Amino acid sequence: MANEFVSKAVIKRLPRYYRYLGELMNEGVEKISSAGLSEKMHVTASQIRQDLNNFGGFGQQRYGYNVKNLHNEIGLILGLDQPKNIIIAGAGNIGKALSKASDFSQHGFNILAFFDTDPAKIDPEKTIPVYDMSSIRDFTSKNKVDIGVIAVPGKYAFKTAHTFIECGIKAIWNFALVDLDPAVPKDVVIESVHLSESLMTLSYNIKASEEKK
Amino acid sequence: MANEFVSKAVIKRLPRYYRYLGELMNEGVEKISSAGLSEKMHVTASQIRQDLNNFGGFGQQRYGYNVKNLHNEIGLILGLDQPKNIIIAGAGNIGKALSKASDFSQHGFNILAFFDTDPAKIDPEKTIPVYDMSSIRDFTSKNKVDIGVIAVPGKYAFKTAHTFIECGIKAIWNFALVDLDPAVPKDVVIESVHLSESLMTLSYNIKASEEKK
DNA sequence: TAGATTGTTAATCGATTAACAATC
DNA sequence: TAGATTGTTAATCGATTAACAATC
Repeated sequence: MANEFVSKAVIKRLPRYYRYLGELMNEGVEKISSAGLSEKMHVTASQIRQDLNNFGGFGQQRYGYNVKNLHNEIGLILGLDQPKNIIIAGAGNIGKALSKASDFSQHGFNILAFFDTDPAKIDPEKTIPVYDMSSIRDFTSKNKVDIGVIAVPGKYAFKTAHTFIECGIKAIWNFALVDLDPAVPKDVVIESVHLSESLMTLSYNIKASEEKK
Repeated sequence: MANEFVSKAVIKRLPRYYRYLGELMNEGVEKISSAGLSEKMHVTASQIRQDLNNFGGFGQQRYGYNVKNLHNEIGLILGLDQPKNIIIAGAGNIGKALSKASDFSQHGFNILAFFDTDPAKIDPEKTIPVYDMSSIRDFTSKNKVDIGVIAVPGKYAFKTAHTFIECGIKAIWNFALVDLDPAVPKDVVIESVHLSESLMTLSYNIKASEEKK
């Protein structure tokens, strides 16, 4: 690990490198050059080398990059070696969809429990138990929780975020259409998925594409 | 509408402007200056004026911007005045979650049907019917479909994309962890939501935040 | 060794911010 | 009218691409 601060643009590309290297690994490919990876990923070889060299020199002149080694190194950079415990606020459809996505658990993300306010949804006997929201403090005091997911309706998002923070949760994955960053202490990290905004971007591009004809 | 090509960075900010203006509208705010909006949104006033002026001069010196008018104009830019019909491939959890998100329908996005290959999931009698995947061509020939959603497991993503394209669908909202863009004709627009990558970015930031202490 | 390919510096490109003249 | 605030040009900043010396 070399540099102190790495630009957000670089960070957002790391999981994609990780994915392609994982695929190459599964195909039994042993080594790859930045030019080879460039062709596969449709980014410039220069960008790949620049990005990687934010974290260290993983390649070797003449040889290129060892696929398995680089995959592992990027995993370490992303912190995937440290399993993460997750709780989800909101046992609705989004929450359930997330809990069943197998690719999360494959990378060490373990969903421990749901929390909801709707008594009809509470069921501590499920594989992933659904507890009452009021028991979240008790739960977090007994279990190490790394990530809190906000999958509640928008109007409850801030309240949920504050509950998470009170419980000492330092990372929030937010699916509500609100901007939490300004409302949260500096040592709490937020990653938001704003589905409506993604859909609106698509809508814009539909129009732009039609006009181009 | 002024400029021909507007940068991707600007486009991605439009839905957020739209959202804040909608909120201001609901609060009964009549007008706002770029400085006022800047403070609310935590972006520079300069950026707001630059962004908006890609599409035209919506403001007025001395007065600022009329909230209702600007909200409407951005809606037009995003194409929200034209309702969009959507079908979802994959009646699993993600698909169901999307179908129940009320904020989509509020903005003119109508989900017409699901398509799935699992006989157990097929149910044409539901509010949003679930049809067999094989009937998709028939359906799209009888209904105008603007957006196809890929909510199937990753290994079926490309096949589904090609089916959509064969059916004349020009816009794909992709939730599978694959890169469709290079595999698709130029007149088909893709918007991808890569949840695993979002989660990995969060994981990186957790580590980075801990190291900063 | 010779040459392929990296790591890294330099050049370019694009996006953001600052400044200010235009104007309502 | 005077001055607040836009639209827009100019300056800065950052990210991407190109070039190339280092080296395995």
